Amino acid sequence: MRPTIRTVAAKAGVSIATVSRFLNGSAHINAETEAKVREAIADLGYVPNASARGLATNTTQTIALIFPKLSGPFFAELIRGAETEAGAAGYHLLIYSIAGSAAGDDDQTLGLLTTKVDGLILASRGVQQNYVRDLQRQGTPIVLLGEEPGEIAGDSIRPDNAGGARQMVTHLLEHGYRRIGFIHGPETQTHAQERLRGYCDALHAYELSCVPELIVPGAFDEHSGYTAMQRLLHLHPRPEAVFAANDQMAIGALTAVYESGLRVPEDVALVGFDDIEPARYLRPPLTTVHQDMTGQGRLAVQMLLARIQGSETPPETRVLPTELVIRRSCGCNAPQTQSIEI
Amino acid sequence: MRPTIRTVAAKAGVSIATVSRFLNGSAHINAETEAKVREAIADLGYVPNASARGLATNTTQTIALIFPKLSGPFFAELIRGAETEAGAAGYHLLIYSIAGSAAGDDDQTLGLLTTKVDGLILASRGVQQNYVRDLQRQGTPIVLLGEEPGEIAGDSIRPDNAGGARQMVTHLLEHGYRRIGFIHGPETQTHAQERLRGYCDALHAYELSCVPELIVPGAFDEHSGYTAMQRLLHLHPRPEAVFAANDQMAIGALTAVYESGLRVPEDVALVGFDDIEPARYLRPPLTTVHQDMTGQGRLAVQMLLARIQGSETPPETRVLPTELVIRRSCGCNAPQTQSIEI
DNA sequence: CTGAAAGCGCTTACAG
DNA sequence: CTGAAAGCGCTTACAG
Repeated sequence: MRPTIRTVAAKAGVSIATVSRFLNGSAHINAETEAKVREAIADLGYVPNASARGLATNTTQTIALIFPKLSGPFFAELIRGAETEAGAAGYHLLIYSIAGSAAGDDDQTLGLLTTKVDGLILASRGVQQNYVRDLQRQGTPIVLLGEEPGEIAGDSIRPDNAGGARQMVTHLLEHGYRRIGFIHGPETQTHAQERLRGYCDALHAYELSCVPELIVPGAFDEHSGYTAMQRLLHLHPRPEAVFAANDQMAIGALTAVYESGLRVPEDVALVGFDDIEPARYLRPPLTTVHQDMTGQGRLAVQMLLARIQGSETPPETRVLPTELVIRRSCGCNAPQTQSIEI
Repeated sequence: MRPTIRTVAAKAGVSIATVSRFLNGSAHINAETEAKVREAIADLGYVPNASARGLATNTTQTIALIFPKLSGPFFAELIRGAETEAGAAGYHLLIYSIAGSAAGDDDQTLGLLTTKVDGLILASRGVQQNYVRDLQRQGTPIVLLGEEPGEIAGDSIRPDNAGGARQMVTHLLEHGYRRIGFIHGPETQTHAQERLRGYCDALHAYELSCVPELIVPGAFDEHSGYTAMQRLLHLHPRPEAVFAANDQMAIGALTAVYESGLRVPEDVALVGFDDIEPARYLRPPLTTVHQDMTGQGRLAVQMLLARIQGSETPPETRVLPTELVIRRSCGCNAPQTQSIEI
């Protein structure tokens, strides 16, 4: 049997209130009694029961990270960042992935989950809006990751999609490319929209216009990047450079270029967005826009904890800067070797 | 205020015991009363409090996955597998990463964590052995992932390292290579040891011996693979093929080959182990041994849940098969294009 | 089939 | 500085 606070109190010859105070440092304790309590705890290997504590304090010291089931491997970084930050604050991290479309079953376990946590980081839109509103009304803090707040009034975090895209396209323009294709993401996703906007903004700044012919749809996956690139390569004249709205599509696009017998970047430059792990291993290594997922995870936890600790400032949305990562697929002469961490 | 079981009972005009029975399906309820309860719950948007339930039942419906802080991105797959399987069984997943070496601080939050879960999957050796034994004595089920049970008598899961390595080296031998180098992992890691064993076994089966000159140490990271390969390339005669004990080292090794002006596989074949995501994007795409991390995560959860549900069969260690993934770095003429999911 | 009541292991006013 | 006691929201024998 696990020892309880009563076992400890008995062994130390004090009341359970004293043990509790020692545990929480919630009141001064006579040095002698403290020593006895400390010893009893150590002897028994006592660990307080989280459920009992949770029930008494209406607090769990854990937060949840909800993400879509089909999220790319770079959610790993998000998790890592969140876990690190939560751990540092003495919180635990519960993760939960939801199917997205057909809620239903999810909804129930998700409901149960929310009573296990003090707050949620929502990195998925798969959650029913009204459900989220319910939670908020009940006072559960929520921060949205990579999504517009929309109807939900709450803190949110997203990368600077438009800014990153603008920077990328400006870089291509500086290379001298003028006919630049864009492989778009799903129209419904804010990320995709914003990246398209950045693309157009950059062109406009050069007094170029954003022509529909050069903008082809994609679905943020490898295969759609492949077919999109095939379409672009059939244009006359061919684009000098192509900007894929994410790296996965850029990978597919790269294959399409090779299969057509052309070379990157000599015949077409090709760049992406996200800086997923494989990007640097491609041939040529992919020039792309880095998003700091770990940083997003950490920041989300920080913002959430502030709310949990009672912050009442108005909802805030933080836009995290992105970073241009120049490799070789844009035509730059970046270091040839695959990078080695020394 | 969140509704409690009392609110529901009052609204439905029944006792809290009846509501509880409805919630748990633990007894037959008159159809009429059931309808009233169901309605009250829906109206109020009632969700049972996990802490209270946990305290009453000494159960949490959540399990923990503990992994090393510095784990590669392929722990993402492990998490994914575990989450899927846990979710399907109505369990939640708590994740926790530990620094490994200097326990201390970790130990405390880890202790608290264990009272939040019904069982643990340990994918890290960073946890103090005696601590784990304590948990086991107290009846907390544990399954070890990727580690030998050692002193801890418990279920465990690991990939067939020796078998996978043997298969890989046999493949190289079938190519006709006879002088095959091995880049070893850290001596202390079972995985590394077993892969070395597989390498030697395969050679022995061809009546070749496992010569120390051809076995160079590495640390499972890119840089050590790089330097190890440099050493191997300076041997006379040069190895015809090199087997790196993991893909990360193979990536470093590949760079070393390029820098020396040689080609893979024409001048040296090069293969790895793990099949991490970048492997297929390398030039040439890396032949390697695939480990099913998702499968390991799922199986771990299955085994753990069986224990939680009271299974008392003797501790079992399951060895998961690996799979040879032939790409081009071994000299095979696998499909040239980067693979596309259609 | 249903209810009253005890109990799970904590925390925290309330007294002293 | 310390203790006795109430209460957090559930579950589950025990009666009926």
